[in-house]
Amino acid sequence: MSKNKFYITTSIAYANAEPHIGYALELLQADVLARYHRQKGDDVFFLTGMDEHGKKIQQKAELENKTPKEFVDEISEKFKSLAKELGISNDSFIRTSDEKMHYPIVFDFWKKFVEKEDIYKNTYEAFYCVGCEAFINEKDLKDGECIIHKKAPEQVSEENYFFKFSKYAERVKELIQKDEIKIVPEHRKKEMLNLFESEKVSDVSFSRPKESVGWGINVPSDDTQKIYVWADALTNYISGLGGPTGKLYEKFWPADVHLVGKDILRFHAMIWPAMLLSLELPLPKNIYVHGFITHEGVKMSKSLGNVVSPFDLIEKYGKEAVRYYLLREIPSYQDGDFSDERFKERYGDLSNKLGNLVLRVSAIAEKNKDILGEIKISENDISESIRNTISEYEKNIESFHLNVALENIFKLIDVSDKMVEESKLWELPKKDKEEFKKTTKDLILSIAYTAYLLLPFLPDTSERIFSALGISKDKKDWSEKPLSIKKPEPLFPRLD
RNA sequence: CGCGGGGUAGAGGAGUGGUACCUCGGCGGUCUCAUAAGCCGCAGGUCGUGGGUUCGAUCCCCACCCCCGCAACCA
Repeated sequence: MSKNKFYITTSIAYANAEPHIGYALELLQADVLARYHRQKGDDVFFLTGMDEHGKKIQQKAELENKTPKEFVDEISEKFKSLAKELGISNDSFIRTSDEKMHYPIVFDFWKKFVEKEDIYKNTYEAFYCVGCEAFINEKDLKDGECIIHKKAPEQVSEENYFFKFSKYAERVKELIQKDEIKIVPEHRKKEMLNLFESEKVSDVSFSRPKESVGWGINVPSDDTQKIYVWADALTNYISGLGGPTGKLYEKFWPADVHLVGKDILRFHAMIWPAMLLSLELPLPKNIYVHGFITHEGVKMSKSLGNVVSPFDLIEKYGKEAVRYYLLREIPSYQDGDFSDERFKERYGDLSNKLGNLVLRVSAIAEKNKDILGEIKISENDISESIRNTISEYEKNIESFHLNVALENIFKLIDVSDKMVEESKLWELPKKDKEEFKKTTKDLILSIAYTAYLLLPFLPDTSERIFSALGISKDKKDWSEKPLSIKKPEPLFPRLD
């Protein structure tokens, strides 16, 4: 069997603030998919990174008396440590301020756009509201005044380079329609197709005057202009592979999955494919779109002061529990909610179900190891319930229903618990030694599969279960070595 | 305005033209291997509103009400 390759990316986080629990979710979802494919034996490349240019960062840095570079260096360290604390298995971390990795590819792409005559200079007329410190749409004006600041905006005209999105829009739409770029879930695809119907096929601004945005990559051969976010940030997916001439690119491009938040789908579904068409490069296969997390039903925002820090959560509950909550409780592609109360309820799955099962079965097995003698397990012996769990689980992971895949695993844990109960496993050593051996073996096999399926989600826990059973995570080894079961410390101590 | 999704037990979610289901929570019972965990059972819903199609609708059709998303550089 030839090895498949699997290239997955997260969106790159905008470096204007500390890591957010929503970004933790995106990292985790991507991590599960990456680990799942590695376990299947695929050749995986998992990229994440930071978007570090732009006006907001420039302003933030000024506020803190730092250069933009100093500022983003600090922030990106925090994002890196978040990935580390969450146990994210990314293979690389690209930063758009990386002059060696990223800049040359952006320049390169820009020049190609110019060669294809897909870039042109134009004057951009817009309303600028001093109160908002931003351009505002004509639609958002009421009686010619900004709704928020009740002031007439200034009419500003600005020179920008534009990218001929309109030239490619029809083709991109078709690709989305035919699922050649597959947008998951379906309703997001409909939203995008609908966007093409409206007047949104106009060309997009790809640069800003230097005075307007000073922190960014220069437009080649015009140092009065800086490259604007899309031409800069989206390019990370290829610069992160070392550009279109590198070995990694050759092996991994096109991306199998771009994982993005619903807020930036349109850029990934519209502008990015159009850029690739212009560059004559292959297109990503799938775009998975996740939702946002509310905090007790309320949108998290700095002004409300209800932002949940992923670091605090990890410190309080541990990495594995945080992974479990976010992946289980937040539907992969809808919005979800975080609450402390709910977190504690969910934690019960880990301590009372998973941890308890492993402990009770291994305790009985260890105590009666002379009756059990030398036992081995084999994947050929799997029961109907294990078989069903596996097929449901795989189906759900591959359709980006990660929360449901976790649910599948916990159903299997229930089955095991009932098996202990119904067989009265603890009485069997005295009553029926053969039955005891057989039931224990079945149970251990079921637990081994639980750990196996859990591996992409809770890698450390999975590891601890295997070590309690005395086997490796590699299924091929299972029938080779006899088990050596040792009662572990509780996997997830009660919270209280 | 438009396009899309949705309104099902206290909460969160499945579901089907014909006994309405799962998880969490609540209540009661039970075992004792285990982290006072587990297992069993109970309570609780006129399946948004009003019409229609049908022998029969939560499920199909129509109208309406409400919520949410997209439309807009909020992870």
